[in-house]
Amino acid sequence: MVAEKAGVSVSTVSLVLNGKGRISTRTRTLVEETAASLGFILNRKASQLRSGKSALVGLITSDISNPFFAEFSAAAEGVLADEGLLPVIANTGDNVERQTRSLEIMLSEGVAGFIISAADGSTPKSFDLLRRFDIPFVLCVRDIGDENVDFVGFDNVRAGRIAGHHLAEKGHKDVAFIGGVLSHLNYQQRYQGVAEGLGSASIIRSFGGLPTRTTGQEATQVLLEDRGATTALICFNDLVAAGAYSALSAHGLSIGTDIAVVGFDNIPETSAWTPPLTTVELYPRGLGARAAQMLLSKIDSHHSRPAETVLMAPQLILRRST
Amino acid sequence: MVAEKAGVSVSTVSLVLNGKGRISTRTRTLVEETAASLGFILNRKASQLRSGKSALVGLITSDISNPFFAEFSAAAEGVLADEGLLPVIANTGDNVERQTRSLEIMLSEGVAGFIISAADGSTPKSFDLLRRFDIPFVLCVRDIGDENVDFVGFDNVRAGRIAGHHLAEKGHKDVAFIGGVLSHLNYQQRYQGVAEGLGSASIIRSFGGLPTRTTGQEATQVLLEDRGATTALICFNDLVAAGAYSALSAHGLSIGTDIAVVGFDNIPETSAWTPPLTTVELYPRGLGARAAQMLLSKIDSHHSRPAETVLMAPQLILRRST
DNA sequence: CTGAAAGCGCTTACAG
DNA sequence: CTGAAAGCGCTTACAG
Repeated sequence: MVAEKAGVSVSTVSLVLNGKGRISTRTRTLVEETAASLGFILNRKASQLRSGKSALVGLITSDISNPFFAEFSAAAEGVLADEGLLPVIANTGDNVERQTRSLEIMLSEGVAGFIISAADGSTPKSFDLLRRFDIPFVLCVRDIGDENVDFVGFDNVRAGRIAGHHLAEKGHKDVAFIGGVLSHLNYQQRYQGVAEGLGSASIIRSFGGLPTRTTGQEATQVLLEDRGATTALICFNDLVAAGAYSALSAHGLSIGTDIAVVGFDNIPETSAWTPPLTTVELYPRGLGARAAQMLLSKIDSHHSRPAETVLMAPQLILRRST
Repeated sequence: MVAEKAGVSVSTVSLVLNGKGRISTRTRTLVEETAASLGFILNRKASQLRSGKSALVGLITSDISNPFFAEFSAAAEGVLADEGLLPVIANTGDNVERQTRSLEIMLSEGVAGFIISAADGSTPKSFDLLRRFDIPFVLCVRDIGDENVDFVGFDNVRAGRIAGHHLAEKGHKDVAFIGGVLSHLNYQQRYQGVAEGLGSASIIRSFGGLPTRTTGQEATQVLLEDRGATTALICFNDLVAAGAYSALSAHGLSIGTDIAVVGFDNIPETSAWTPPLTTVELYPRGLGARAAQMLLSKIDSHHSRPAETVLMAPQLILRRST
C-alpha cells in the first residue's frame, strides 16, 4: 500500500481508512492526508478477497431497453448507489441459458446478491446455483411460482380486475385482450382478473403475442379486420397499447370515443400520448426501489429470515383513452 | 482451490481452466471433470488481483431510464457480453460530483475501462482521474470539446441541418426550437445546423429547457399562447417532441396538417405515435455498440493508439408529423 | 508435462 | 494505540 510511505504500517493505514480500531488523532490525520495527497484509491478486489464482502449487485432483466425495466433499473440503481453499491447488469432476452450464464459470471465476479426478473421459462431450479453458494437474491415482476423465495411484484389478478371493472362501468361488454403470452402466469392471472372485473355477461377475445409494440400493432390490425361488436381493447401492457394506438389511428378510429384502450404498467410515455392512456399503474420505479431495499436487508440479516412476498397494489390511472 | 482434491496441484488446475500451458489430455479431462462435478466457480476477485485483468466495464450515463440511454446501454451490454464482459452502471443525473464519485468507486472495483456519456458541466479535467490510473475510456454522445480523447457521437450540425432543410423544403419559414439547454455544445451545434438548413430568410424562436417531456409540454404551451406565424416545431429531442405532441393536441391542433413537428434521436416509441414522428435518426443503439467496440479495442491495444473520434451520420426518418 | 513458491493488495486476529 | 504475520484464491515465472 502506497500510503505507508507516511511512516506507519499497512495495518494502521487499513484501520484508519476503514474507520476501525482506536487510532490516535495524530496518525489518523497523517494517514488521511498522505492518502489524499497521493490520490490513493482502495483496491477493492483485494479487500473483498480478504473480507469476503462485495460492493457489486447483479441486476438481471430480460431487456433493460424496455421502458418498464429501464424505469425499474434506474430506481434500483438509485437505492443501491445510496448504500455505495453498484449494479452489474445483464439482459437475458428471456433466454434461460443466457440467464444462467449471467448468473455464473456474476457469481464469479463475487456479487453480493441479485435482483432478478426471471427470464421466461425459468423454474425454481434455475436459481439453485445461487442457493448452493448461499447468495441472497430477490425475484421480481415475474412470478415463477416458488413460495420459498423473496419476491416483489404486483397483484396481477387485482390489476386485471381493475381494468375490467373500469371498462364494465363504462358500459363495455365486448372486449379484446391484446398481446401477452398465454402460457405465462402473469398473463393468466391478469386475464382472470379482467374476466372477473368485466363480469360474466361479457365477451373477451384474446390476441396473444410477445408484449411488444409490434404485437400491439399487428394484433390490432387482425382484430380490426373483423371487429364485430368490440368496443374496447385491453392491452397486456403499455408497449402493446402503443402499437394498438398506431393501428387504431391508421384505421381512422378515434381512441377514447370510437374505441376505448386500457394498458398496464404506466410507463412515462403514456401520459404524453394522444389521447393520454388510461392504464393500470404497476409501479416500475417502486418495484425497483423495493426490490433493492429487500435485497439490502437480506444481505444484512443474511440467514434466518423467512422468505417474503411483497405485492404492490395496482391503481387505475384514469386518462382519456377510455 | 477445491478442484485439487483431484490429486493435482493448484497450478495445474489453473493451467487447464485457463487453457494455458501444455497439459496431458489425461490430467486435463480429469481436472475438467472434477471441476464440473464439484460445481467449481472461479473466484475472479482473486484471479484479477493477481493477473490485473478485469471483466467489468463502467457504463456511466445521466439516466438509464431515458429511452435514448436505455437503448444505448442495451446495445453496449450486448457487445460487451459477447466478450464475456459485464457492464457496471451508474446514473449521474447530470451531476458532476456524482459522476466523480461513480468514477472513483468503479475504479476501486477495478473496472477494465469506461464508457461515459459525460454529465453536463464536465470538463476534460473531470476525467483526469482515469488518465492518472491509465484506465482506457471512451466518451460518447456528449462532446466536452476534448480532442485528445476517444469519442463516439453524431454530427450535430449536420443533424440540425437535415431537420432545418427538410422543413424549409416543406415551405416552413417561421419555426420554434423547443427544449435543450442553450449553453451546451450539443444544443449550439444543433441550432447552428437548423439555422443553416432553414436558410437565411427564416425566423427561429427558441424555448430552452432540459430535454424532457415536461419541458416539451410546457414550452409548447407557452409558444401557443402567442403562436404568431409559427408553422413548425423543431424539438431538441424526441422526449421533448412527446411533450409537444400532448400540448399540441390539447390545443386541438392536428399535428402534420395544422403544424409540423420534427424531433431528434429516433427512440422506438416515436414510430407508434399519432401521427408517427418525423425525426432525425441519431442511432442510440449504434452508438452504444460502437462505443463498446471502441473500448474493447482500446483495452486490447492499450497504449500507443491515437485518440479517435467517430461521428455517425444522422439520417432523416420521414414520417407523418411533417 | 507438472509442482512448489512467491506475490497480487488488502484485512484481521494477535501481540505488545 | 500500533506493528508483524497470516491468509483470502488465484496466476505466473521458475524448476525439474
